[in-house]
Amino acid sequence: MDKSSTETSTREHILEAARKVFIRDGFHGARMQDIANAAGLNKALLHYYYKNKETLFELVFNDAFSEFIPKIHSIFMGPGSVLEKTEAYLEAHLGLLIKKPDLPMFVMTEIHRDPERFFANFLGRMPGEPPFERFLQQIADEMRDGKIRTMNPRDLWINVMGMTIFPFISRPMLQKLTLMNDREFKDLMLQRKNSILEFIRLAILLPEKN
Amino acid sequence: MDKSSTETSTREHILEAARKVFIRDGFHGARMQDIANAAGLNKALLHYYYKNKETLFELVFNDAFSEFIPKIHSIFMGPGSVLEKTEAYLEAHLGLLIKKPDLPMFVMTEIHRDPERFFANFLGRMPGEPPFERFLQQIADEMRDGKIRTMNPRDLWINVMGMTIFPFISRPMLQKLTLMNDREFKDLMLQRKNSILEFIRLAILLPEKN
DNA sequence: ACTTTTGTTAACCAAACGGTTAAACCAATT
DNA sequence: AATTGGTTTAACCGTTTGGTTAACAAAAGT
Repeated sequence: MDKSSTETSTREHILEAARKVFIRDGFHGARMQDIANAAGLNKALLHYYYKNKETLFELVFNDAFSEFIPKIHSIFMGPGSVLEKTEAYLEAHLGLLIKKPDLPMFVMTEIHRDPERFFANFLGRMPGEPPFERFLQQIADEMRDGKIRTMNPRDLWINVMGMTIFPFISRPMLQKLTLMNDREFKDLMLQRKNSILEFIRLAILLPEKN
Repeated sequence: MDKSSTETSTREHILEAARKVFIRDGFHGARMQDIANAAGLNKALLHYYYKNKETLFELVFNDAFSEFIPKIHSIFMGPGSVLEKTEAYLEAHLGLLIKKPDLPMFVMTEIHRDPERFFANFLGRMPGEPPFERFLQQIADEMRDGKIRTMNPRDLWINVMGMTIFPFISRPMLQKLTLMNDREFKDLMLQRKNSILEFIRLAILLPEKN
């Protein structure tokens, strides 16, 4: 194994270990020693490859959005009706969350700790207009045109996100309350894609005028 | 001011300061010195009145449920249809959350950190059967009787909680995304009680058979 | 072969942290 | 006014934490 490959390998091992520990314990709960242990490496190596705890954290935090942001952007900036986009969002986001169920808690915790970082890293860098504004406008348009029931577009959007994301944030509570194991939780989430979509459809579609 | 009243006063000042700091920063982020500063008292007094950081935290954590639990219990164990109980829940919980918007993030963070504490403090002590099981059964019954649309009762319940609680957990993100200030957020939440109820009603009530 | 560069480690360091102590303070009792 | 006992404080202590250092190991270059 030559040098550059050991380098990248060790680098990545550290980043992976950091990801695991930061996502599990949060920035304040995470310990550099724990990350070193998780990687099976000496603690000094963390500082050899990365400046300090904050930079390591920042990489993990930004990575948490890397899969999500482009997907979301293409869905909402692309073509399709509100209901079609909602379905695509559910498919994409729920699929991602089932793969990485503890991402939302991590993200919310860290945005809560420092909202400015979130703003600086994602909203400042976003191409053009505020990301969801266009979609909210589309919702308003479809309401005006009688395609969907009239309500506050923001409310609709919060409902969709809440139903999608909340179970993952409250997972420990939910599993304790209903004595659900990880397998049962995953199954419940898998069937929710259709369940949520049907729920929304009924709540926003107007009865057909025959 | 006599002695016993200074005692309780100082005790409570400390607890209030601890509440503020723990809810803002979480257990791991909170510093005993910050609590002392917030109370305008010497740090040693925290240990004079309370054993250590953990006991102080535990009081704050348990208090976070003290208003919520009895309300919820009386609503769901009392009489009324699923829709009526849902309305009462929305009224009670949303009202509480508007008063204390940062409670959910605190509670979720700390349950995530130590799910066993939540289990030990609230589920172990609960009177009789698992708290939400009875309500889930009632939902199933009403579905069987054709009063509401058939779906997974757990899904319905997660949807209700998600729509209610999620905006408070994601508040910093939401406010950054939509450039909402605290006043606008509160107004949005105030109108959501009716909005969510209507949303649910449409999603679960069967069309009247005339 | 040997020199240089890169990777890895154990030992160490200063700051921050939760918690303790011993002395000072102060209101009530005598 | 002297004593008492709960209250408050500044100074201190041991441990943990993020981060550094100096020596060592292992490749890479010559």
